[in-house]
Amino acid sequence: MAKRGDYMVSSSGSSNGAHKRLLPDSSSYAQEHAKKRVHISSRTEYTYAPYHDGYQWRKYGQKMIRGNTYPRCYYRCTFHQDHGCPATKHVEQSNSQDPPLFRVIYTNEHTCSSTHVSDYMASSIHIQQIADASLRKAEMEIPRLTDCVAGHGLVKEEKDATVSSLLTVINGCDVVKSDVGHAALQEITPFLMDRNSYEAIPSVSPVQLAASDELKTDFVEPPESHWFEPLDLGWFMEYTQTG
DNA sequence: AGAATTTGACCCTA
DNA sequence: TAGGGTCAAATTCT
Repeated sequence: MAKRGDYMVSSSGSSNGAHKRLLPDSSSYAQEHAKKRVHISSRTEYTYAPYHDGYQWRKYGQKMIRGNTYPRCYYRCTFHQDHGCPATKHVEQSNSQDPPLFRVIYTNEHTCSSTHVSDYMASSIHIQQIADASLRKAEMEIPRLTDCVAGHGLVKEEKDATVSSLLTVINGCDVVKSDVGHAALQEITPFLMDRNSYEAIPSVSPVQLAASDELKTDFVEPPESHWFEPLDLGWFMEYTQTG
């Protein structure tokens, strides 16, 4: 990585002249880019909690991608500078459901001795609770929808299809479904009731979903699209507090 | 004040 | 040449 001292000042093309851009020496810059093209590994995951994957990330860019409804956010490992950790990830919202599902593309493995905690049980329980909350919320919304369109035929099949779609997602989650898991869930629930304590939960792994087209098309797109901040789990906190 | 994020320009690849 | 990925100054947050 070129250091600040390696850069030359050049005009950015901006008309006000106040915005100068530092450009690297061209040869070192080309070498750096050549290195970046060699990706060690890459994988895609779908998750409701794109930020809470046990690692610390720093956002370094955001961009609207052609054809996408939502922007793509670029993150790299917090220890990129300190330890030269090459891990990066791109996060983009893949639908406008509530909760929204995010597509996360991980590139390169962590080489830092980062903060990842493999507390699988805690992660799974947490994910299970999010999934359960999602389903219960959907089940509450559906009768309301039925009332709205009474006489206009929101038929049982549509309700079933919606629930089926949610179950497809939830069943795709690599979560704890045992009684043990639920018992442990009871124990951590008080923590989840407090937003500040929630932030202190050490590790939440991504929900492991098949990155298939079937999964994506199984969602029913609502008429309006809303973009959710990847960190926003407000809906979940509200739900756990009210019911 | 230092850390983190936002933003818009630049560079590279296809 | 368009689009995606990255950089770094400016801005916001803690």
